[in-house]
Amino acid sequence: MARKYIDNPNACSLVHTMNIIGNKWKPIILYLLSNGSMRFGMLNTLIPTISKKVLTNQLKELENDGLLLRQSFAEIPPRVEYSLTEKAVGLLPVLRMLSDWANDAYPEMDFEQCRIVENGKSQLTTQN
Amino acid sequence: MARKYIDNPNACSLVHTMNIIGNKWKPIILYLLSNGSMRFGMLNTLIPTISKKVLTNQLKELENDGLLLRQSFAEIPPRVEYSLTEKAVGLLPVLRMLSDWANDAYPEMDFEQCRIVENGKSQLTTQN
DNA sequence: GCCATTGGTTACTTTTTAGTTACCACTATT
DNA sequence: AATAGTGGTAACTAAAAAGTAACCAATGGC
Repeated sequence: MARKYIDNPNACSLVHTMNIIGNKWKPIILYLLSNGSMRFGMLNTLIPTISKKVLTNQLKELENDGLLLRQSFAEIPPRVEYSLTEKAVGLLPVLRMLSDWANDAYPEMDFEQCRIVENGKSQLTTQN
Repeated sequence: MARKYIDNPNACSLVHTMNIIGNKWKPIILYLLSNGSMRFGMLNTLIPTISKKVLTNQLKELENDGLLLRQSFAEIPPRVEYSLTEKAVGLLPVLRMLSDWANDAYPEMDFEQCRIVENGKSQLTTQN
């Protein structure tokens, strides 16, 4: 009788973390906010290949998971600022390690610039 | 004239790491192999909700990215053992941090058992 | 001679995720 | 009076990922 679940606590919390941040855009959103709050439009400029719809969506999910604070100002034109919560700040050293690991494990690669392309992968622009 | 790429080295290596391990199954596969090599069937037993097709696929991608070593033995029935490469071993502390973060950030949750369900999210079995 | 076993593959369908385009509200500027 | 600027939303389409079921090859055991 096969089990239908994973019964390892470390594996489960790992799975949980990946459910929250383990996709194409979220780590980079968190990383970009690590130096302070930022407006929606600025995020969209710094991640030029994301669509507004998807950016909105990712920001909403991060907010729901308690990683982002959204502040909307009653101005015209509207201004909305996103910033990291304490939870998210606790994740920054881990994001740093993830990025360090890539530099370490793939020393032949040049990570100066990259393009996040359609199929969910990224392209280093120096590889063109 | 908007840029069409991300020109931050830390962001790019982060994106690269997430391209390699940032999905539903890969971190858990790596975690399960952290104590030594394991056969295909055992992985499939320990991750009961993954399909053979997807498991095969994930293992292939991890092998291509240099994280797994695949050893096939000429026996009948066939035996194939998967183990971590040095690259992947370097990732283990990071995986540990990712799992620690979840325990820390969501102390109210019980990560004893979980089920990875259809829509890409996980369910804690104690929440049923 | 038939069945079980392992580690897949193939073809097909379903689900999920992402992209596109058009639109809105409100004000300031030209 | 038209236009630009911001932070979205809605409806629709396309693409990617995942699931399902059937099949295979070779040997050992019954």
